[in-house]
Amino acid sequence: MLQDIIENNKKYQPGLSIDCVIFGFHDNQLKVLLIKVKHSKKWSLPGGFIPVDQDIDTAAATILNHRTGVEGIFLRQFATFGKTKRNENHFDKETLEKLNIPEEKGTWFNQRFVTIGYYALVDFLQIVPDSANTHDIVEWIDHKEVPELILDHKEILEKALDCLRTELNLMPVGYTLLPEKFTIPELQKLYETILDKKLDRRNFLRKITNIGILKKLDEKKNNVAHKAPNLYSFDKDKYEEVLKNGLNQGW
Amino acid sequence: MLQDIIENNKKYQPGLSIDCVIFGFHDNQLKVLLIKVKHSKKWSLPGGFIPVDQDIDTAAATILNHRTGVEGIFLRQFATFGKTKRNENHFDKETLEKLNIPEEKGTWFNQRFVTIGYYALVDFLQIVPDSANTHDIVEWIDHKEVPELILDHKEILEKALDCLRTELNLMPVGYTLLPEKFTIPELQKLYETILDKKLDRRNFLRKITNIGILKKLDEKKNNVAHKAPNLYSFDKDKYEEVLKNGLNQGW
DNA sequence: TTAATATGTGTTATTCTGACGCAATGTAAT
DNA sequence: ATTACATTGCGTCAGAATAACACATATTAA
Repeated sequence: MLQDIIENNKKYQPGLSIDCVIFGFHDNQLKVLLIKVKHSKKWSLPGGFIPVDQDIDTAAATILNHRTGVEGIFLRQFATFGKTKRNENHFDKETLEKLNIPEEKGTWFNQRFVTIGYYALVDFLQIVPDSANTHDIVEWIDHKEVPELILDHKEILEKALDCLRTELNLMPVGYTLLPEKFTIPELQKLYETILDKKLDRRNFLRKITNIGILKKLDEKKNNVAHKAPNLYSFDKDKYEEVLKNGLNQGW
Repeated sequence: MLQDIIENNKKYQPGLSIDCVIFGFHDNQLKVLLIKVKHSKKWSLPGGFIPVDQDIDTAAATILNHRTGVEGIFLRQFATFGKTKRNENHFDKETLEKLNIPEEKGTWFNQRFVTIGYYALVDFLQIVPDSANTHDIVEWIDHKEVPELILDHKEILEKALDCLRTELNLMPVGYTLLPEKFTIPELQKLYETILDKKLDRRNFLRKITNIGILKKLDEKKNNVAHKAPNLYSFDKDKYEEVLKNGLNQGW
């Protein structure tokens, strides 16, 4: 990819990039898929550039697919970042040398990049970080333990989480984050983790079932400590309908 | 501006622009500030390009200020648009000739442009469309009577309105759209116009006053038909507080 | 067998919402 | 002047939604 860009500047939209905040849920933790590029000490959000002949939404889906292997996943553009100094000194002389980028080609990287942020909600278990494939280290990291990131990626991540929290009040969330069959307590943990606050079990159950997007299965989760909780799945039709119409009208 | 870009490509971020949806409220109508460029039959959203040494938010504020003369106004980035063909054929050979742009310079305009959408809420009465100043025709147009627009500007406008409607449920709106003193019925009309639906007078009053952002003034509106309504103003401190914390928690 | 933990279901008081009644104020028509 | 009409201000009431909490059940660990 990098090599392609160095050799074929013209194929990519100049000064513009995409960064993806890929959320997963596992072990009651909200995880973020981060990568560490060769020669870099800091982690970063998976991102990429935009072919001039590709819609930006398509480019984002491509990047997501490239990193996770999944397709057709929930992906949402949430904000665009363009502070003048956001990528200043990122590709300095030393870095360019390390990466074997000739200096005259390096100017392409040294312009100010505006980056479009997308966040994705994926099923943790379906994604196996495949470091070998991309020559980068790819890892799921608990969002509470995200280390220092390059550039303004921490700010981008925070903003994504912020948007996700807001969206939680406007639409149902979980379909793409949980496995097909799940329990109400699991769903509640997801909500609690995203919102970073405790919710009342009984009130949560009532509210979430009232939305009408859940199907109670005639099946209990097994191999669990304590009382076996019932399994549920999403009623996809109803789910899509609510996604379209929103949850609370407000006015 | 156009001349500056033609001569100094390098000063501007290539392939990237900003478009502003400027909302105002007057005569019980939600108005949008539109412009018509010389040589164009279609109207368009006021927009501009991004100096490489300017934050995108700053660039948006500059564009807004350039068109309206106002500063420090509510301005929010809401989405970024980047379909491949969105500005295809916009600066075709004929147009370039009309605008006196040499063909080799015209290539700058013919790349795919990604545009960042901002919407602004301004006090209608404070803005006098000044066509003379910009050589373009600038006009307030009722959002229900917006004619055909260039490129995907209609889509951008729709999306802005959509976001505004959603935001209405998350935060108070009106501070920058109404004059300092206003009546509850006026505020209600604003809400009804944005949402495009009727609200119950009495329930609206209860709900809006419960938010705690209004100050009832010891003054009535005069020169009105029928019973004179009371005047209110926003309690700016409380307003800002609610803006920060949001309206409905939901969960 | 008992303690501890987590799930499933129900209750109650309070608040919020939607739908509507009615008196007060001011304009316009007769 | 009197009446009809439109608009505002304030209030009521039933039903829905919400927050806080009680109790029974299932399962494991001591």
